[in-house]
Amino acid sequence: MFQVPAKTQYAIRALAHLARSGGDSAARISSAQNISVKYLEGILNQLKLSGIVVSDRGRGGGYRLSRPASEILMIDIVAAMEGDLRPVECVDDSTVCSMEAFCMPRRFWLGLKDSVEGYLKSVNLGDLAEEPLVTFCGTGQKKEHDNV
Amino acid sequence: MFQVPAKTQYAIRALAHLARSGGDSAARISSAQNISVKYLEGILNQLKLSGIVVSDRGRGGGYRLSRPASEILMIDIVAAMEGDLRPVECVDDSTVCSMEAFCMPRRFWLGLKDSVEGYLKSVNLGDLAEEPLVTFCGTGQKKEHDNV
DNA sequence: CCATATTCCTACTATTCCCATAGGAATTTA
DNA sequence: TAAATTCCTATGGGAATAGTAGGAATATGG
Repeated sequence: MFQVPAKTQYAIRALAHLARSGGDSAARISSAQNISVKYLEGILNQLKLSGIVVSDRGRGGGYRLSRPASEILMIDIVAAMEGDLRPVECVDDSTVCSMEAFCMPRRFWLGLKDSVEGYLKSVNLGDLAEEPLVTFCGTGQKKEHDNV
Repeated sequence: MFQVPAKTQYAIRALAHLARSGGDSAARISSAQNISVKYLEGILNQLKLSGIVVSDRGRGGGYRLSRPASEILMIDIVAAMEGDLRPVECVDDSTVCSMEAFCMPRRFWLGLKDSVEGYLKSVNLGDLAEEPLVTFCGTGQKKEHDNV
């Protein structure tokens, strides 16, 4: 389990960029962060639907955070990109299995979920964005893009 | 991130079965746990290569745990099936990125990794196997198999 | 010694998910 | 009205996942 998808990593970098710049267009985020423009557009749109960013269309438009970076928890970002954390189906759908309460595997997975959620709630975007260095590190990118 | 693959869930169920039965053949584990026989064979072989189970070939053979269930940590099982935990590339390969020490995203992912590893080290197979009910729950299985 | 039960090995396939790419429509502003 | 921008939909290649299939190698019990 548990490779973080490129999409989520891009989202975090794009949001850190917005936190530091105060707002920017997809094209400029793309070239600053070395992420394919078209792919990034979809990511930003997804973040918008989740209420994490707001956008202005047309010339001079772009994206901004919808609230202070310190109020955006890392778990909000992960949830926006990937939906709720669910290591196995039955953790949030008890109808999958009739044994709910007494099922030890389920309790085990539930504990794992709690552990991860706890961590992701303990860090916010401001923590990441205030650092002097927010690099390309940790993207899983294999090659350079043209960002055209 | 972080759906647990069926393979890992099967491995855990198979091992819990072995812990409770004291040893069994792939065919019997398969029918008891409702896992496709041929697929299970591959899983058990992988667990053998990692030293978690031992096997006896030929008639009357089968698989057994290589050590007491209480000495098999859940992280051993996960590592056997999926390799080391690595949410993003750079967490264990600092050459991916030149910023290592000061890269905030990297520190963030590293913290997540520690959190998950800590949990997986805190639970052992005995904890799961000693429970009265170890069911099919949490497999992501969509349909029944024939287990022929 | 031989039928049978078992692990072990290799190759194949179907499906799903991931990571984009592509083209253009809609919108806003200078 | 041209340019910059978001927004929408469709397509495709590659990798991983989940499983199938067939049979070789090995050991045991009768």
